[in-house]
Amino acid sequence: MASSTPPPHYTLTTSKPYENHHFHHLQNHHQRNQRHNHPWTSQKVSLHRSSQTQPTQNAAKPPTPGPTTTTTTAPLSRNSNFPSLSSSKSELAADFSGRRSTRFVSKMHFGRPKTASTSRHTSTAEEALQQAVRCSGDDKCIDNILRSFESKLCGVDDYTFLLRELGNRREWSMAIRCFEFAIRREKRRNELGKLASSMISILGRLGKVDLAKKVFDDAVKEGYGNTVYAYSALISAYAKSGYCAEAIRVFETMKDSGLKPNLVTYNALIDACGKGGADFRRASGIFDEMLRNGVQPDRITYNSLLAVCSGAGLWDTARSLFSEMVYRGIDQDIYTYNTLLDVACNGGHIDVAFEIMVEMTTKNILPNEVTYSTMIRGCAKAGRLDRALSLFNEMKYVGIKLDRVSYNTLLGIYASLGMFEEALNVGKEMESIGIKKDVVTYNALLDGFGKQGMYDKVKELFLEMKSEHLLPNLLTYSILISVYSNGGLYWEATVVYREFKQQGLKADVVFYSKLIDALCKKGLVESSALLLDEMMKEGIQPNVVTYNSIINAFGQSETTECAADGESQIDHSPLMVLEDVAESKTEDTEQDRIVNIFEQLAADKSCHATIDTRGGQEILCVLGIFQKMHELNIKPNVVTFSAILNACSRCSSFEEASLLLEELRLFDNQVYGVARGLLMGDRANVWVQALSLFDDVKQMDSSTASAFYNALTDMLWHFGQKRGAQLVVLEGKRRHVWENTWSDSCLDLHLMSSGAARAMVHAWLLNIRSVVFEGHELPKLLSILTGWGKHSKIVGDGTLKRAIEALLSGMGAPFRVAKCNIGRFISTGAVVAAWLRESGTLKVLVLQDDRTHPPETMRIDHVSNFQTLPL
DNA sequence: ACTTAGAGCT
Repeated sequence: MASSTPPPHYTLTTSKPYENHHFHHLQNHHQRNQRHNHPWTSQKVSLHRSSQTQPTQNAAKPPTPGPTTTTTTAPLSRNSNFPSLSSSKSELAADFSGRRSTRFVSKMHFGRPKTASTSRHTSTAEEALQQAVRCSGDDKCIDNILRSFESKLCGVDDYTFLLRELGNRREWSMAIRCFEFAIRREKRRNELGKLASSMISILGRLGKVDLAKKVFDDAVKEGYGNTVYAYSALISAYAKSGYCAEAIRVFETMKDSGLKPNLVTYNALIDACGKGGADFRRASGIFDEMLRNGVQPDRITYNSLLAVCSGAGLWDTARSLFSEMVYRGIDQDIYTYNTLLDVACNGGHIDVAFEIMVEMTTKNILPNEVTYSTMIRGCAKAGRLDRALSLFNEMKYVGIKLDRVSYNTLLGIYASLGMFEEALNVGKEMESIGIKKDVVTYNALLDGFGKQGMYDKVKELFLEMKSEHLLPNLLTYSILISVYSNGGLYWEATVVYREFKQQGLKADVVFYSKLIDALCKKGLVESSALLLDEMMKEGIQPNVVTYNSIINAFGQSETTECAADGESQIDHSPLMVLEDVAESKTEDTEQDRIVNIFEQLAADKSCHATIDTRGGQEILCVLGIFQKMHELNIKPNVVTFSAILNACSRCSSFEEASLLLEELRLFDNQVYGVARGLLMGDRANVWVQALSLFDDVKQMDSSTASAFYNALTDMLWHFGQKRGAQLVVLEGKRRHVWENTWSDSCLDLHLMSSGAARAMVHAWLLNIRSVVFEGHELPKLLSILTGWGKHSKIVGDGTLKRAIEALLSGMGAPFRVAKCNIGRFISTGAVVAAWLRESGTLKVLVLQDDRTHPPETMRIDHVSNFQTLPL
């Protein structure tokens, strides 16, 4: 059976110093190659419209802080030798700054077998511990126990043992009492220092970073806290709570006070970058610094760097790091592999992930429950439920016990798919083996039921979790509020929001983004703008996800918001509303503004004005959003590009679309070049760049990639570039962007946008036609699947089906809706073959570009200006 | 005495 705690693999680093020169040579070579493969990446223009003085490829990067990372002449500088790791390739990934819910959950020291050399406590300490855990909840009790054992407890080792074990049992307040008891009885500074750094570490693991800081400050004040151990522990404590900036500040303070950071300090700091969602360059800079200071990285250093890649979605960087590790002779361990798998899965490279899993097994690093739940999540994310489930079976088969996370992962998959019976059964199974449902379990259920609009079930579950004495967390409230907003149940949303505030919880960027997205999806752009403003007032920086949601809202407003107080607002363009809000007088600071927004929505719900008063002004609102993104230096990602392309598809005029495309140009010249080239019918010249762009997109996870193809095709189709649309779709098919969509008997369109699907239908029928004309027989039954619309990223219910229905009947294609499945069009092979043989059929199948929007017109309008701008 | 992996946003 695979052990969850394999024996440590000691690093060989120190005994295998590598050759710097060789190493550098390799990296430079590597870098040059990458540049060569991506000629366009060096043409990126500045993100700042005003400053065209910085046309370098780094202009789009946020400035890297600190003197250590900017000008590096040191021989080992990662900055000058590793830019290929972070900057040349995955521009499309940008910073998702993704965070994990586990970031506050500390991994305790449970089950870590203490080796004989490390267990220096006495059996008296164990006895004291037994008594202490028995009086859980009564803090004073620990004092009595300690007093009764005092004479027999043997020095600091016994006390640190007690602290650690109390920490493992989450008894932080008992641990603090124990700590205070111990320091009162200790005089030696060194021993006091041990107690303090242990205590800081324990509080850090429990997410009690403020308490950790207090212990640290007191220890410094009393003269025993100024040690590298205490500092490292504090840095780690901030890391575990996701406070990267704080961790770095502590690090600076440490250096100022004359202490020399050691390997552990640097490792903790790099870890802070990963957990705090920092740029890879930040971590990379720290790595440089440690090398410059003669501290050799070890396995944990690399594992932590890999974790940074995981957060930033840098699959290629992760691979390079892994090779670098091998090159330096640093052994990999289960952490290395699990983290690498995480990056692979996040990037949608599920097949590579399976290969890696085999590789680790051959190296005798056996997959554990973490490996499996990582892989399972990856499969589910890639839409491969079958593989996910077979991994669960495999897990049972090889004797790895499912733990809390594994169960929650499985339950979450079912819940997210609306398979509630299965989800609830998983819940029962986990409880049957003694794992109680926790907040994560309930969050998954609430989200799943909520997404299906089962509000009664949501209410019931929320009550149930409270009756189980589970404390709802930020995510719970975020889910509930978004679910209710999505359903238009603003009154319920208000109630939940009030409760959330009452609990003293503070919203974060994910909370706001989710809510903004919910409102955007309902076409409530103005309310979203209010929320955006509110979050910034709260000091929470919106990120690219936040902005993508707002861009997505462009042109999607189905209902116009009513003016709140009947008067002036009707005349306001959304842009003006944005400005108004920014300067708004805060008369009622007492009232929560989010509550205001909800109450307004709840009151307005009944009065849907059907006339869209925005007209062409909405474009100004969206342009304003882009302006803000530039100002805040928020890097767009591939989702942003898809959103812009989709917005173009919703434009009624070419001119509007040109304004949006101009924004695309300012963001990314490569994507712009391809989109514009294809739109102009300039396929011959732009196709090489298009292929290179598609290579980059393929790095993304499958749904992100297909969304991009969908968006690009839709835009081309919308503006009559149907052959270009078809070319893109076929390229997507060739690259398996939409899974297996195509056979002689069946065309599955359910993951495609309507433009992509239509272009695909033409291509498929042409293909079938050539089968017929080659003299082969068609399958008995032919079917075209459109699904129900719920999988599609941009198409609402039934839109795809209607589009295909219209297309087929327009062509006179003899397909009919299947009786048993309204998402399927069917026909018999014989009937279709007869139709394909008709003389007029070929003409309707071959796509022609629609010249209602001749490219000439466009060249006059805007495009000529684009070309004269300096790049 | 201090350090590393899996469950939340488009």
